[in-house]
Amino acid sequence: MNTEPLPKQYDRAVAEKKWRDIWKKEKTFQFKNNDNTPLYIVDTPPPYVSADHLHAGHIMSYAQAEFIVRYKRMCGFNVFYPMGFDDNGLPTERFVEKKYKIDKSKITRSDFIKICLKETEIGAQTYKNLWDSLGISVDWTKTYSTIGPLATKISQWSLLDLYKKGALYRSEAPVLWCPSCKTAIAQADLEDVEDDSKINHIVCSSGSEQLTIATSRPELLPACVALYVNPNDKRYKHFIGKKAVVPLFDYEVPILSSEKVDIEFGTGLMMVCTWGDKEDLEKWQTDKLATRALIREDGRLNELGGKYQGLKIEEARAKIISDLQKNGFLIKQEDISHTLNVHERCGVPVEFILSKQWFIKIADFKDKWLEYGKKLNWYPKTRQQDYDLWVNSIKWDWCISRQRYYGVPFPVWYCKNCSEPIFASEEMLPVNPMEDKPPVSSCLKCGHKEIVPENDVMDTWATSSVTPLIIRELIADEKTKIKLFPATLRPNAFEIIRTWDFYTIVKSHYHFNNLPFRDVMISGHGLDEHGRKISKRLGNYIPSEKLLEEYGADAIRYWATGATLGQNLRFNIQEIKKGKKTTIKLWNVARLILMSLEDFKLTKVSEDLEFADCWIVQELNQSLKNVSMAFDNYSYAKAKDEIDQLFWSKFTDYYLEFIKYRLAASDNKSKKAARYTLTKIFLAILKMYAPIMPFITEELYNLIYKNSDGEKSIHLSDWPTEITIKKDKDISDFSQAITAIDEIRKYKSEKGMSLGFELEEYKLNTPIDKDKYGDFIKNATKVKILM
RNA sequence: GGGCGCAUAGCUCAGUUGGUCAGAGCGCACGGUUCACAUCCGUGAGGUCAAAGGUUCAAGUCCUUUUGCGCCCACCA
Repeated sequence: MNTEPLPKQYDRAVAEKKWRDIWKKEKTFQFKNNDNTPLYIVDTPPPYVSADHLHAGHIMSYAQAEFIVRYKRMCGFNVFYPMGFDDNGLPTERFVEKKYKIDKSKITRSDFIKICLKETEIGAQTYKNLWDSLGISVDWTKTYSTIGPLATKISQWSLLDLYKKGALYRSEAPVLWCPSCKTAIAQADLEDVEDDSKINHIVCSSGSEQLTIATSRPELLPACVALYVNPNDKRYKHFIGKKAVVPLFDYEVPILSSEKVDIEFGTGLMMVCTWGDKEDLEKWQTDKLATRALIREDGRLNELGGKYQGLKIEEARAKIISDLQKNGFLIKQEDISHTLNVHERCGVPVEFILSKQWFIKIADFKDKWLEYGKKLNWYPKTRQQDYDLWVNSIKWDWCISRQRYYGVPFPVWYCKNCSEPIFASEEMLPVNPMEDKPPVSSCLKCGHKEIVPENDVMDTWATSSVTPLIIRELIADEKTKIKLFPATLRPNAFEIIRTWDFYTIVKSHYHFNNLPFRDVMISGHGLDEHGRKISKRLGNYIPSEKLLEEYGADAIRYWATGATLGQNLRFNIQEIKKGKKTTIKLWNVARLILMSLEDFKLTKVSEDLEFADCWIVQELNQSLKNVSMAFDNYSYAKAKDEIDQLFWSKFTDYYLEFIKYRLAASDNKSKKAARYTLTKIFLAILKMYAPIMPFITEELYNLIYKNSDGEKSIHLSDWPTEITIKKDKDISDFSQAITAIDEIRKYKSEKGMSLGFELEEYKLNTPIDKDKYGDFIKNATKVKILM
């Protein structure tokens, strides 16, 4: 045991840098293949590298999973903690387009991909630097990129396997389409947005009579294929089966009936188009309506739009309204507020467009998905509802093809003649059909020789949904690899339950009939101090580098520990300061300990413990139990509270004050027992704080305990166990002694005396066993005579 | 419109199965400390636990209703 005195101040910046370097050099957190140790596998969310403004929220979300990782490592698990970077897909493309002001029609596909790759490298490095500063104990020799060859290979294999199993199909159908990103998207990519709009009342004629339709989307008039009325609506009953003329466009559409038309809504007359919304789609399918597809892939009107052809949706709307008005068709406008489905990546309202896409079957197996959801361990339990709610609201199969550039290519070619898909063989993966040769020279179905590649790329989630498979491929050893699936823990924020978690479950089901992970730990978001979302636009955040520089990793991690599972956490500078104070306090306790140790040697003897010693041991044992239980349930916030209480209130405020007189005494049994207890308890406290504040605890462990505890890193040392003591001392009434000490402290405080002031005599009101605790109380409070 | 969550001291939040739960930290006031403490310690003030009703011997803690906030879903004619 080291007993060199410590410098007066803890140099946080130096210590954190030192330990980062040592951990790196010593490969402290590197995964070791080991047959005997139980595994703990973390399937960490690969961050989108397209974030150039890292803040407390980013720190929080990754620190939270890391508390658990460090705890599990100390508990003896062989922790597998790789890190990925999600660098493919739409988010990255949009980021690059925006940053470099790129018009994708004026750049080649390969040039664009080059810029994306370059940008993702920068982004990955930014994240890596942050995680490194934070002390995220990832095994940096085990990383992957979702655009890299490994992820590409696994994602492509996944599709081949799904196709074999009949879960993947290609079909031409109306799909959700983002006119801004110019690609098909999936239902999970939708977001709701409140929108103020107008309902336009438009007259049209049916024979000699006039009808009024109400629509918020008059630009879809040239796509109108039918009008619907409720069969019970007396006003319109006689129109059923007749025809109406579409104003401005002068063509006839049938008037049909449907119970689903709300008599009260609008004018009670519904205009059905190709395809304005889900209702249109449904009517089109069930009633086999004509098709008048109007919206082009770029969100402009096609030739059906007549003189409005080529206009953007909003432009066409304005122009058509104005023309309706001019011609006397528009009789009224009403303000309405409704929710629009927009694409979550760009906020642009989505359209339905007829298109040929690849789909994974999900809509018909809701029961299956719900069953898996039930089998998962959700932390917190209540977040399972988010999952269930999503599954129940699924309407369509998962569209996984994207008409974009920067993503994993489909391992598919087509026969130019009969469109038969030709899949790559497994040995060919990873494959890029746009560059690589197809596995056959002619179509197996029709014998045609012209084979063309698939140009689409996969939905970014098509790759993310196989991360549990990707991470196990990072290990070469076959025997170990097989044990790395399913993962133990999937930590992620609640908004990607319906995407990342759900899709991963779907894939895992099709591939292995198994859950992809055992536990899901759901975190919330970091908010600003007022509870608002942190955003670049609002500028309501301190950049992460600045935070780290000013307060240090331990202090910020301390704040992040405060989040309740599944709940958002407000930024709170006071908590960060409290964290910093905790590191300083730990440092000072270490100084006190080392000052009083001199040539003391830690022994295993514990028979001479006194009442106060037994008391703090008992408190420690109780806290230890609570802390372990909290960590086991992923309740790091509760764990932190518990350790704080033990350390600040019980250990420093009471115990250290209780034993100062014994430490100052000349060498004797009592001093030895105090030193023994002091060092034992402090070691346990350091270890309990270690998952939360890895730097200060590592520093002090190495300064004091390295030789006696026997590990080169506290993070590789064992989680503390209960301290056993001989049961010859009954301390069940020790709280009375504490009450008595409180009473004397209060007396001194009220009299304006210092707590160290020596009182000649004091008349105690608290009833205590004077024979038992009298001497202790007198010594601990500096009272000569206790009455 | 449907579902879920939240509402506890000035601020940020803890409060397992109903009975020392009315708490912590920060902030504030007063005092003391500088031989562990870029401080720290002690003491203190502050809340009818959103509102109303109910169940119970007993309710922040269970039930009903109301209000406010947040999230998700639906309606988009």
